[in-house]
Formats: sequence, C-alpha cells, structure tokens
Amino acid sequence: MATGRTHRPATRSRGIPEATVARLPLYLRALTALSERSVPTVSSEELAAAAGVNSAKLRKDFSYLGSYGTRGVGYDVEYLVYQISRELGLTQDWPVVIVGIGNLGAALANYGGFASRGFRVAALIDADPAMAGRPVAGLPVRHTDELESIIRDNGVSIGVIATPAGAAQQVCDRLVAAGVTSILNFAPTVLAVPEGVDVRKVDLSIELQILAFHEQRKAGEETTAPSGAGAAAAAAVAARPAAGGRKGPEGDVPAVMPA
Amino acid sequence: MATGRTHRPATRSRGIPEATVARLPLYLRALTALSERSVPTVSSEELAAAAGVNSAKLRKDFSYLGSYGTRGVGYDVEYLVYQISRELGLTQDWPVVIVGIGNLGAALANYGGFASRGFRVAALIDADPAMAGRPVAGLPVRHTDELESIIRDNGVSIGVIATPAGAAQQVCDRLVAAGVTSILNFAPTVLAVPEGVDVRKVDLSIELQILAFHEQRKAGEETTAPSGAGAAAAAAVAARPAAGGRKGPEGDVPAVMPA
DNA sequence: AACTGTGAAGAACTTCACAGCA
DNA sequence: TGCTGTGAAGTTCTTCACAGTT
Repeated sequence: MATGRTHRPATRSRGIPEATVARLPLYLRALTALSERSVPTVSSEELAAAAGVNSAKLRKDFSYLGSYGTRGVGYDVEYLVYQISRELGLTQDWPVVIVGIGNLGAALANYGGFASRGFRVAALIDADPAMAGRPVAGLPVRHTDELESIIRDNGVSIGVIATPAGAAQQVCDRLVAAGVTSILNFAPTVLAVPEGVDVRKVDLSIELQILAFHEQRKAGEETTAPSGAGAAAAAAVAARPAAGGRKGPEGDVPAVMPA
Repeated sequence: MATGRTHRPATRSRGIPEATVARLPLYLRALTALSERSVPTVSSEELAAAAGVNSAKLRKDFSYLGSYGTRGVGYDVEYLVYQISRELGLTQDWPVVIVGIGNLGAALANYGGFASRGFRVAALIDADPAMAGRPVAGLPVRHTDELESIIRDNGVSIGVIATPAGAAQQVCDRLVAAGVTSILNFAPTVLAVPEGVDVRKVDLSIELQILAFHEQRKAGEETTAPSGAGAAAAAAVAARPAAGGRKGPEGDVPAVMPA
C-alpha cells in the first residue's frame, strides 16, 4: 500500500473497516464502467473480476453497507453505484484546493477523475508570483497569500499538497489553520497535523521501491542477472559501525560489507 | 492505502512481511534525512517519530532484517541506510521507462526522488508523434514504436504507465511481452498481467474518495454542515431496482431514496 | 540506565464454506 | 438452480511487555 492514514487510530468509522473503505472506490469505478455500458445487473464474481479482487472479499465488503444484492441474481448496477457513492460521501460536492502547481500539481488539476466524482477544484495555489494569473486547466493560478481567504470563501475542507518537500509542512499548517481537515500529501515528507485532521500520502518513489524489492527477489530466484547496469549505487556505503558478532539476515550470511 | 499488489499471493518473500516491505522506504527516507544532517545514531523512538509510525512496529520491522541495532544505544544511521537499501534492492541500478508523457508523465520524469534511489529513467515514451523528439526533463521523448527495442536495449524490467485509461492495458501487454516484470500503473484501470508480473497501482482519485468518506463522518459527528456548496452531485441517481423489504445500513434507516 | 529484540496476546483482515433466499 | 450474505476458521499485522545486552 502506497498510502496510509495518519492519526485517528483504528477506529472503524460507523462499523465499516478501513480496508473495505479503501476498496469502495475500486468497486465504484468498475460499476461506473458497467453503468456506461448499460449493464443492468452484475454478480459478485463478475464485479470482483472487474475490480481486481476476489468475490468473497467483495461480498463481505458489501455486507458492511447493507443487503443490496438479490440472491440468485446479483447486484443492480445503478442502485449499487448510488449506495457506494453515498457511503463515500460523493453525493455531495467537495471543493478542493491544490497547492503547488508544478508538473504534478498541473497534472492533478487536469485529472478528469476528480470532477467526475464530486470533487471540484476550487482553486490552484502557488508560491511563485510568476505563476499568478497564469491559467492551468482553465483556472487562474492564485498566489499563496490568498490561501486563507480562498479556503474560507469556498468552504474548502480538503487540500492537496503538491509542493516540494521543504514547503509542505508550512503549507499544511496554513491549510489546517484556515479550516482544512483532510489533506492529500504528494510531498515526500511526514506531515504533523493536529488531532482530527486526516492525512493520506502518495509517494511516487515508495511504490517503485516496493517493486524493486520484489524484482530483486525474482532475479535471484531465476539466477537471471538483474537487468540493471551494474551494482553502481552501492558506492556511498557505510562500514559496520563498531564491534563484531552481529547476526545477519536469517542468520546465514554474516553481514557482508561491500567494497 | 492507495495501492495494492496484484498476483503473487501472500507468499512472504524471504520471510519479510509485505507490510514491513511497504514501510522500509519510509524508514529509508527518514534515515537519509538524518544522514544528511550527519546524525550518527538514532533510537527506535526517534526514528519512528520521523517516519510517522510507532516504535514497537519499527523495531519489529527491523527485526526481520536482522539485528542491526545496539541495545542501550540505538541504530547506526549510515549502516542502517545501507542495510535497508540493500534489502530493497536499491544498491543496484534500475532502469525504468515511463510511458505516456502527459502532465503526469512529465511530472514523474522530473521527479527527483527516482534518481536519488537508484532508479534511472532510461526513456520516455509517448504515442503522439508530435511529442517525439521533444525534450522532457532532459530526455527526448521516443515514439511507442520503439518501445520493444528500448526495453531490450536497456534491460528495463520496471515500467511506469501514465497513459490514459484506454491505452493502459495495451501498453501493459507490450511492456510485458518485451520483458518488463514490474509495473507501476497510474492509469485508472485494473491491469491483467500474467503470473510472475507485479503490478502496483496509484490512483489519485481513490485517495481523495477515502478522504471524503472520513470527512463526511466528521461533518456528521459535529452537526457542522458539510462545506460543499450543496448536495449537487446526487442528481444522476438510481431508484431501488425492484421489490421491497430491504435492510438498510446498520438496520436503522430504511434505505432512503433521494429526489 | 537505556534501548533493542522478540515471544505472546490481540486486533484486523481474508478466505472458506454453506445456509438461506429469490 | 444460482448467487448472496455471513458465521467460523485461518492468516497477517500490530501492540504489549519484558528479557537481554551494552
């Protein structure tokens, strides 16, 4: 998982497990696609395949929402779209601001998946005065000075941070002070927020690192040489701090040091 | 979590739990920051705070890697950086290709977090002939026709898909056929891949939807009106398919239909 | 004295397998 | 007959709490 919640511990919100909540958007996406093809009903098996999960899990997930299926038949697509949307809070309009309009911020501003799900980009905000007024995705970029008034005037409660890491905490503090209570953080930093504020993070490089981990294992298993061009990056490496007799991984290899 | 693995079931790779693997990049980032500030050692408590997890979890995680700490003292920062990097496979060079050079692809190409962790962008690939040759992040964009040769010539095993949803599966198929075995997918689609290929997905709108879910709960709890400008999106909504007597959520409210 | 490493308990999540209903 | 909904079993992850080590 590339992402994780911060604060607000393992309290199931109204009985729906976090893991289930995290999958509802997947189901919704699959259902929306079926809806567009005018498919009237779908079985747990079919929907599960479309969403990339297994059917027992899907049925269990839906059981937390209520009994919305029909035995022997399946689920009514339109009805389920509505129920899940409502459960996720997507039947209301959520104004969001995006702070940090670099490549990523611009990509987010242009991303169609937001608008189609009730998220309305209320404003794009950047600290660079040269950006101010420039249109991105049809909206004029506003300067950071206006952050507080934008939040208040639009009743924004969700903020997206796409600034460099160094600016993220400061932006976060200002968002929170102005009334934002949910933050989606793309900056590679851990944000400190007060109780009651939710943070979710997306770190692009973390995902790649997890892939690399598994990729490395594959290469090892097959005795295929890793496709990389040599064990380069191993250069800037530390020697064991002190003393000896340390147990290596699995106890089989005695912590070998590189060149 | 915004992300999930596909295929390759719950088999712990060499005894390290998935949940632990997913946190190693976080620790690494925190450690790198300490390293840059020339901090020599760190306790589990301090490092956990910097990484945004609790210390028991961190110690447990590290225990899967081996015994790399010193009781009464803590962990040697440089040494731990090396051990985690090695475990993640970051001590080798991973050439990656990015397919789909829109805003998001460009943002990824420019993202510094890749290069600094052993990921080298071997090529940027786009289907639009008008893009071909145009420099993005210092690299000329190459046309999709060259995809297979680029993969083979550079020994690429990790591919990043940042195309529109409609093109993603086709791109994926070509990547896999050419030898890619790990895919990071930004397109909002479920990708089908053969056994042995890892897919991780990042869906920008899924994260927002999860935030909206929790945000909705907060608003409910406090009897504060939701900050959105009216319950707009509730328009295109289905009526209950047929029959009656269905159990609503928690059994307390009888599945109310909107206007 | 301070802090790691880890068995053991507990919580969360997943999967099984089948009763129950249309 | 076919498919949902769900107790129960199984698995993974987290947290506790303390023995062990420097």
